[in-house]
Amino acid sequence: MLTTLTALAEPTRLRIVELLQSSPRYVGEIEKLLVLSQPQVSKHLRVLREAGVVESTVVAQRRLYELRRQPFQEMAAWLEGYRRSWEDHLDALEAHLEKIGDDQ
Amino acid sequence: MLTTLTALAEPTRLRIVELLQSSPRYVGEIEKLLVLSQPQVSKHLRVLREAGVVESTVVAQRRLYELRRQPFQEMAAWLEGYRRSWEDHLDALEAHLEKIGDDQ
DNA sequence: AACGTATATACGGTGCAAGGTATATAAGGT
DNA sequence: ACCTTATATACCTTGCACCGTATATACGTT
Repeated sequence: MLTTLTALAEPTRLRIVELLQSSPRYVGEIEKLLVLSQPQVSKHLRVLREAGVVESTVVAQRRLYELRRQPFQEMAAWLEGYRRSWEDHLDALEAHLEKIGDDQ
Repeated sequence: MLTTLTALAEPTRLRIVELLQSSPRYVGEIEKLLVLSQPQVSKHLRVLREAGVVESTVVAQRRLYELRRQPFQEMAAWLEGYRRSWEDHLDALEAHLEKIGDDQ
């Protein structure tokens, strides 16, 4: 979780990820669409790749980058735990209120 | 989204958040349970508070910190967009395969 | 083989975020 | 009033992450 969060918690990288949501892109495309320097793009993609957020496939001398599902699924699952705990607390609250109601 | 991610993308803060998932806690409790210095806890809580991840209520000379739902709901909604785009791509692939099937 | 294109990496510089120590603030207890 | 407890903040230091520039690598084209 931490690695994924760290990878996404950087403005430029988040922009890259948001771009890749619509479709896979080559490094040069990302560079031009987001107006970044080429090394900047490569380095951010490296971080994203090492965090498992993206993967690349070689196409001639270019590399096509796309998102991996796993980290997003994991984040969703992680959040699910928080959603559930609130639900539980609400359930407990409701139960409590009901009990109070019974007493009156 | 970025502010939430930035707030969570720090090991100690993530630990604090995970601790607060189970129940609200006072600063001193966090300090002892996670074996941190008191200023460290206060400063991380400040970041979390300013990012809207936690909120505090004053109880005598102590402060009770608890998670806010909003950022987690927002993250879940954000992830939903990614889930949907993969679904859509899969749908497109299925449609394509079906079409191929029709042609044969 | 030579050149151009696409991408990765190495290296140096810089700013910012995190930690530690000391201190301020505020509320309780005696 | 005084002392203790609880938390926040100020100040300083340090490490690390990001940026820019230069260069390496690899593939394609002629």
